[in-house]
Amino acid sequence: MKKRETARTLDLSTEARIKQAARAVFYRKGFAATRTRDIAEEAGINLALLNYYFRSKGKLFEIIMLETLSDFLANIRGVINDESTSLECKIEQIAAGYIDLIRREPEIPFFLLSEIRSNAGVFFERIPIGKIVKSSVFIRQYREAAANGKIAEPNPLHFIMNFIGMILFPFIASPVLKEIGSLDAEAFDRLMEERKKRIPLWINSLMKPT
Amino acid sequence: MKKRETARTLDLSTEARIKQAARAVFYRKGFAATRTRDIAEEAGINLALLNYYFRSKGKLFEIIMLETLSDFLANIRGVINDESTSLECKIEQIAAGYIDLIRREPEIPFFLLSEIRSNAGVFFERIPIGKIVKSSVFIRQYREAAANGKIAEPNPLHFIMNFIGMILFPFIASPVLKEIGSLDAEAFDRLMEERKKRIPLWINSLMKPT
DNA sequence: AATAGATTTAATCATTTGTTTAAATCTATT
DNA sequence: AATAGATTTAAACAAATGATTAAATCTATT
Repeated sequence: MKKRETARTLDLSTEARIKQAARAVFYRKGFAATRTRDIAEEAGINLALLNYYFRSKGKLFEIIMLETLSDFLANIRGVINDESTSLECKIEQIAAGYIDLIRREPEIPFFLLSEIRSNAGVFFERIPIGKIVKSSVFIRQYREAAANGKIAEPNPLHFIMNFIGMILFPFIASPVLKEIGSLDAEAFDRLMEERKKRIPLWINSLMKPT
Repeated sequence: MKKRETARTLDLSTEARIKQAARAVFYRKGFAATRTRDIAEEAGINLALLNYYFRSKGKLFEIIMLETLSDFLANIRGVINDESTSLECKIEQIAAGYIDLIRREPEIPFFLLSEIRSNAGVFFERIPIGKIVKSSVFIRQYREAAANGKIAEPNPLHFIMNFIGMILFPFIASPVLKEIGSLDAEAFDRLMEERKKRIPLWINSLMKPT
């Protein structure tokens, strides 16, 4: 039952191919709609190998989900607690960092939201996203700026909805937006690249007191 | 096989209960993750009745989807082609109209995006959303305003991403936002109510040329 | 009340799908 | 080359799930 600890195993060829295929299919179809046979086919492996290497569909999914979340959170954790950067700077870093990350894997935002939605309880027990955000330097700086009259909107939640929404919504709604704009994947990607620079500008003008 | 055309049938009690239950479950879990037995249980009916009234899970889903889309589009079609209202007025109407609609059924945006994503081809053949938007009075007015220097951003797609994103994203990401803000359903709803007024203001300041 | 047709139920069917098993094949070590 | 253990395969199992069937029950009409 145990995997052998040899060169053949260490190069992870089969195991890695299964994970890669699982990631692609889970991202595209979500947990409920993907069949283990989909993953096996995408990976070009015998169906039984999935269970040989990962025990079950659920275990494999959990691994993919944790890795995905880890990448996703790693990106933000460093930025939002940096005492040495200003609010404006953080906004630029977050917009650019997230858009770059997601451009490489455009299905991640929808995937994460979809699975969080069907399993919110378990999720927030493991990843205390509320604590992380509320106790961040970023939020402290936001409140200070609002108190000093530099920002009109006192509720950081409205700000988060607008800011993160501007970043994520285009990816979440990409099929509709591509249809509306008659965009192919490349043209869409160019638009997202543009937004890296423009979102901070828009956010800036939107937050300023009139 | 045919349903009887009598008082008992016309009050639609059983058929309507199945549809209502199907709507609730499909909205919550999506097509792939809902089992016909879920719907039967939610409706308090025998499983066979679902097929008696609607032939199949797929047919029932299609009905729910068409009704949902119809409500969703009805809301916007009238507004965006009204020659008698200004761009600013349309923005206010769309924000208020959509937020009110979605507050009553907060799962609709995610549901629609989720199912469009897994079936984009079929979807856009039936509902030419691209045509509807591109040929709308709204887009014409937007282009005019951009040409006259009243609006800084010339690409209406960026505008749509920002505007519709501000409206829909909070609902799409509501589990995360509730967690971050420690909000119960009622507090979340109050925030959405606030946004009806504020989104037009934000959009206004964001679009203005500097 | 009797009848015909609509509605409902319990049981079953057939397929899909996650998982397991037992045998075959491959690989490193002796 | 022989062996032991890791990897892979084909086949099958068991549970879940969409759908159907045949009988029972209800309802309107006569």
